[in-house]
Amino acid sequence: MTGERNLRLVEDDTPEGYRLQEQVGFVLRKAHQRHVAIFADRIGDLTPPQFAALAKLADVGETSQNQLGSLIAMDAATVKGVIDRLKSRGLVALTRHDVDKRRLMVSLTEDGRRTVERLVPLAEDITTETLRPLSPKEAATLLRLLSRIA
Amino acid sequence: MTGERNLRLVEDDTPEGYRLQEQVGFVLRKAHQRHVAIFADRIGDLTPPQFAALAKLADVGETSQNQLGSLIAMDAATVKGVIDRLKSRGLVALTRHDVDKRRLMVSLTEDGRRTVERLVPLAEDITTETLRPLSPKEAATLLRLLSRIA
DNA sequence: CTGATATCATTTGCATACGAATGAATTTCT
DNA sequence: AGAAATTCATTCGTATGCAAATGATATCAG
Repeated sequence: MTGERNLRLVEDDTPEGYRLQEQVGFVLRKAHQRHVAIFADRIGDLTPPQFAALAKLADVGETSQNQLGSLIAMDAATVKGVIDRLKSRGLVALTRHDVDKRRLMVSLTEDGRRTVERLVPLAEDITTETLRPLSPKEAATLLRLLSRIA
Repeated sequence: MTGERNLRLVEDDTPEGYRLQEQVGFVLRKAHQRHVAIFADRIGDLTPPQFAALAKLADVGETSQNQLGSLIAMDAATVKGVIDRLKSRGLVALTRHDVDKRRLMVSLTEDGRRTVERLVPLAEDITTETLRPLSPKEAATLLRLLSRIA
């Protein structure tokens, strides 16, 4: 008969009823931050988006800038900046498409290819380090669920 | 006796042996992007970091700028920009700490408090929408695992 | 008390990230 | 063919996000 009072006490425990720390968005942002920090620690002279562009180019070969962007989940404005910086470092080369003169074709230079090959093992270490708090089975679960909301 | 050849064929399926799309970092970035897009769709005039600052202030009351930053996982430089923009909108007020004159104390204005109260239900909708592809049990699992790597 | 340290905040520089507007080239429709 | 719609890329503006340097204030050690 006094259950009501106890319930009230529990509810009042958190005035707002909204716990920022438990929201997906907040945890997602923090997990991403930690990953980027680990990445910067292991691969100091390249950012995750820059590496993603190089790795994808190694995978698919020459593509247009926008196409590459859609492959690595970057809009046109963002991918342009990334490619510009890779070009100024001599890791990618840019040419106009022969037939469709709107398209800017992007490809790896020899230096770019060597760089990808050198960094892939480090990238694998970064993945391992990011997932270190989890067991292999948990890591697989996380990846699967994350993919579904991505 | 021909098993070797088949194995080779499977391995050659992916030349690089490194699948960007399956790396935590990449999926984390994409999931975060989707969440931010959903947020922008529902709460157009405030960003997730800005809302996080307001929600945390509603929770803990007045704090110093740096302290608030550590509560919502932002470094000093980042939190400054966020607070500046909230101040210019009249959602937070800034005062110098009486004793320790280095500290910049941040608190919600009345407008800020009303804004948080108005937005919390929308923020809950955003969480729901972000997790929509998952069952409740899966969502709980994701949140738990994500917290551990965050 | 004073010199060395530490803390809080600010500023600068660089790198994503995205919406919106624009220009150039291509494709589609009629 | 010619007009309308589409696509590719660029530019601008705004907002995180972090490292590094700086200035102001506080604290600590001797």
